[in-house]
Amino acid sequence: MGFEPTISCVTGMRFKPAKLRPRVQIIITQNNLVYNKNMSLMHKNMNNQKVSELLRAISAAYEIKGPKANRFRTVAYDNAADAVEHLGSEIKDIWQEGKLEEISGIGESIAQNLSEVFEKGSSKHFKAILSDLPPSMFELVKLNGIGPKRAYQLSHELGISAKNSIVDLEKQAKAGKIANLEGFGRESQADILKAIADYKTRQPDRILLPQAQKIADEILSWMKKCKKIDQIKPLGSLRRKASTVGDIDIAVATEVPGKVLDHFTKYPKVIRILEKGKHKASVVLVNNIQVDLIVMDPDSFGSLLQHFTGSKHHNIALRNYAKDKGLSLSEYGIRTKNKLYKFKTENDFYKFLGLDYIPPELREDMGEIEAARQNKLPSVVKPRDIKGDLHLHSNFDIETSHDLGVDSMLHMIKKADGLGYEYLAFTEHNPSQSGHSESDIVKILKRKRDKIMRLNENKNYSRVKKVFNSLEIDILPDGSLPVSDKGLETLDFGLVSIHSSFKKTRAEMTKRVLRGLDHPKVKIFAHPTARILNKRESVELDWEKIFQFCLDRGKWIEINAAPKRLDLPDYLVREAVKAGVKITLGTDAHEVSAMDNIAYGLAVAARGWAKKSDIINTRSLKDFEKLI
DNA sequence: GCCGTTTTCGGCCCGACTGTTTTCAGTCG
Repeated sequence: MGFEPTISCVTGMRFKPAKLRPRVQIIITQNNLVYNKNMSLMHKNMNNQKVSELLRAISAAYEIKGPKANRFRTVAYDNAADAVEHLGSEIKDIWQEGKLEEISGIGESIAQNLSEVFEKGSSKHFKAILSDLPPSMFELVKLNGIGPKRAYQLSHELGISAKNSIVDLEKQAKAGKIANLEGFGRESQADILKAIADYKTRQPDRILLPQAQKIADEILSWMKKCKKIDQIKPLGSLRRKASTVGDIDIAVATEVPGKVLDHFTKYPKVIRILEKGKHKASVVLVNNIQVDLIVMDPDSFGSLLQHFTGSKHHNIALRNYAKDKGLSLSEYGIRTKNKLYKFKTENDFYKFLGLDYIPPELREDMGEIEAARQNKLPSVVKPRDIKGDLHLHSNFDIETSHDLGVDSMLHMIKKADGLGYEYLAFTEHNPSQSGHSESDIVKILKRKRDKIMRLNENKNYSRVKKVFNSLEIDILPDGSLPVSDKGLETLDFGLVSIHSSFKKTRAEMTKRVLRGLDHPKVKIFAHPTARILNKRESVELDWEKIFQFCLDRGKWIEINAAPKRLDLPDYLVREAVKAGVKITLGTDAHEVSAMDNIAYGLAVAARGWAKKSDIINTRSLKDFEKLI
């Protein structure tokens, strides 16, 4: 994919001119079955996941129809599906803005057809491609080990029904019907039954980083019992510190791969071995998490780290880049015409290609290869660069309707001291409006201010020099704040955030947030998308407007480091930083131990290409005080 | 079907594992 991507706001996509043209509506019929609205691959109200599924279906259709002629078309549709899956905003919104073709991987043809789907509920061209394929096959490809061709063959030859396709397939397998099909056998039939069992118990969500880390740590301590291991390292999206992780990837350097793989598949939490060869094995654990392990000769461990860390798109881009130089990359090393160069470290691998070392967090094919070539990669911000935590909840009873923290201010200050911070800010939720008059609220806030003043007077910590009196203030549905000017006057500065009415339109939500940010005491927009990973979608906002407002008015945007939030998300951090908007890091800790989560916030900052200078709380106390 | 500071035409990453095969196709990451 590309160099020098010009990423436009909101979506993380390259800029290309857009031309769109809608057409007509079609209803799909197949095997005497009419797709109803829920089952259809196409209807007017498609979300990103549905569009992605549709594009994969078209890809599969091309693969079946003419593998040779359509091989690259298949890849193109797959790439488009990937692109849609990883979009930061709803594709329907992008369509409404006429910007479909700005998405890298979506060109004139796909954009035109998607427009037709959004407008009419179907596309003539897509419909034609899908028309002679059994609908059930698009369900069957969701099974592990079943791709387009087998799915087609199964659906076609067994007459799998469009409704309950997988249940139907299971019946046929149990009846022994699959073993008789050409190209299948008893083993395949048994594998399909296992794949169906896996499918039924499959964890629907990707897991959060700390959970993935814990699972990986447990496997690592099991693997370390095997004495034949030189080095072992978790890779994949866990190493890239993506906000969620699908499966766990582990690399091992060893001289005796067989012994290591045997030990791995004997891990007590393994419930099923998906595959096991000479170089790698895949297993499913009791919690239905898949773990892939690859072994490699220690001399080539560097190239394995590179290969298995990914991302897929980074590797493809890197291999294309190398290909132009007459080189071929793989997990074994770098091949020229007549020689294989091996690498013990990733650093040497990238160096051989004429590139700076690319930190794992940046390996997403977002321009990092070209930046590495020009020595223009941002350097990753380290924990020791952070001088204070700007989002903390103590147990000081502020009579809020939201949750209080569980630990005392003093306890949290001591923790901050241990982390080497110079300052911190207590940002309990605002006192509730119900049951409190305006003057009650001011009284409570003064009580808190006095408490913090006393803490600042009686300092007996070695590093922390100042405690700031702040507050996390709800942005009410109309954009007003539940604290009066008099109340806000007690603060050093305020955070604002959304905790209700998440479903407003983009325009309404943007207006609401801008109003909430308007007050001069308000400095930070906290957990700005309000998403909770796996639980709640992001709110819709016009980020260009938000960023511009922040720039004009000297407001900052938070990266909330709580693992369930990681909000602002990485792709929006990238946009914010490009726009020149300053970022703050806060853990939103409600207990002392959660203050360590700052590391997750730093990962988001790195993935968003934020430099030290982009992050407000890398400033010394003196500089920070000037800013507020 | 998509894409481009070597290209608007001519390319499109690379390899492991499995089952059903007698040398490979399909699937996956």
